[in-house]
Amino acid sequence: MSETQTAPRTDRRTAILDAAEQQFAAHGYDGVTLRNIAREAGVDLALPNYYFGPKRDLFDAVLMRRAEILNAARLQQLDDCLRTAGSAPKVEAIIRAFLRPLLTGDHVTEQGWKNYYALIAYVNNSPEWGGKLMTQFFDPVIQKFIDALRLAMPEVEDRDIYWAYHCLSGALTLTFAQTGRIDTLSNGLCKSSDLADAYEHMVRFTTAGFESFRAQKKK
Amino acid sequence: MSETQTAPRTDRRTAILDAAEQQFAAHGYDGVTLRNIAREAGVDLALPNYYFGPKRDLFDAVLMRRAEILNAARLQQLDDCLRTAGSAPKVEAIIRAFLRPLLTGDHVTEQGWKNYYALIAYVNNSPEWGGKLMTQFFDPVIQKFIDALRLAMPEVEDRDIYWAYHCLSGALTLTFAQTGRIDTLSNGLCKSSDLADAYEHMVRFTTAGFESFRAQKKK
DNA sequence: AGCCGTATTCAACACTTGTTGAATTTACGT
DNA sequence: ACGTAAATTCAACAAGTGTTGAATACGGCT
Repeated sequence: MSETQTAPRTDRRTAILDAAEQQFAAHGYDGVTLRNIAREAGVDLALPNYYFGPKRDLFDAVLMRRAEILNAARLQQLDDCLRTAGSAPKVEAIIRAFLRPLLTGDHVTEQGWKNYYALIAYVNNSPEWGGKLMTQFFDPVIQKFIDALRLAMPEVEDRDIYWAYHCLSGALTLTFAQTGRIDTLSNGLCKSSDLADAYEHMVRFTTAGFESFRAQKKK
Repeated sequence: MSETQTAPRTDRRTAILDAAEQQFAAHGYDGVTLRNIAREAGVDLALPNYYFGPKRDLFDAVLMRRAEILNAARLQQLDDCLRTAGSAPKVEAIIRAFLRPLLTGDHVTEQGWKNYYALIAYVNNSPEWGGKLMTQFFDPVIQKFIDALRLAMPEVEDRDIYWAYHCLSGALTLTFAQTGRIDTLSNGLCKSSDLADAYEHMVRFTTAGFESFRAQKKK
């Protein structure tokens, strides 16, 4: 009763972005048609093309919109963490700075952000775009986190740090995907929609994972 | 010079499965056309439908083909692990039984298996099928691994075990995706195609992650 | 009011999609 | 060699695809 009319008539542009975000997240790039997006956004078929050009450019626009917000929030958290910790930051603090802007706070309850996260999961696991797009949008920030981790555990080899980050990134990506798989697997004990719960468990799990590389190399 | 003729004329059926596997893994379900698959398999457009019925059934057939092989290998490893360890299995041994059949051995060098893994990554992160398909194909086996983990760390709550498995599954999924992201991120130090290397790092990381839940609940 | 640039609609284009039924070829037991 | 069922090809269908140019409506300016 409020959905159809709440976006009165102004800013069809963001209505298109929202609809595209939701559709792309749910069905992937090729699983979505422009007619689909237009219908969901309540606009004419030709309008997406008018604003964003071809379909592929619309997809990029959706990705870019929130990427900058996330990057800024993450950098802010990392700066705070490094400033208070000086030259010896704790691994757990860095991981929290990495995950907190994504999984805690008011915005995670908004459906738009959940859609965006699912879209990120889709992109990150797609061999077609996973490499290029994620690198393009997020790697500069991630490199700073890697640097911080190196500072936190200087005795650990770079290779181990990168593989550990790989594990962290995978766990985060699956959390984003929101497939509801852990719900059925755990018989309802865990809810994939409960990002705060996921946050606490991921912090604990991945912190221990990183720390484990402090010991000597091979068994 | 050998590709076009090596599959002489017999078993067009598996040629179609192979081509579909590779194409679906590379571009997703909707990103692939039957004409694409037929051309890649070197068969007529109508043949996939003749053998497998509609497109969706072909997709399921591709998924099913290797799922049973993996499930059998995993159960075998888990049985060995539990038999030698008696009633007190070690977490690391269980995780190795979980990952070894996937990431080590001769078959991982075959392109067919790599394609299948990428396809699994695609399915597992797709909100559309992630829940249902993975549950259908792999959950019975995974439940047995969860049981073994419960046996290995009886003082840990079920919720923590499921979330930890979630992290393990995410790391594995990203490994399967083979996006080459860790390659560029690490400047070539790590290779996403080196599954043996990924195996060792994942075992260490996730074992520590599971063990971390042995301590008291909250900080 | 009248004008003009922007926003929006409409209709249609050329092309690709999955699927199918009829026609043709192949393989094989008799 | 013949006949039969399976395997394979061919051609075509109806439906849906992204994109676009012309036509219309809108909103703010003098």
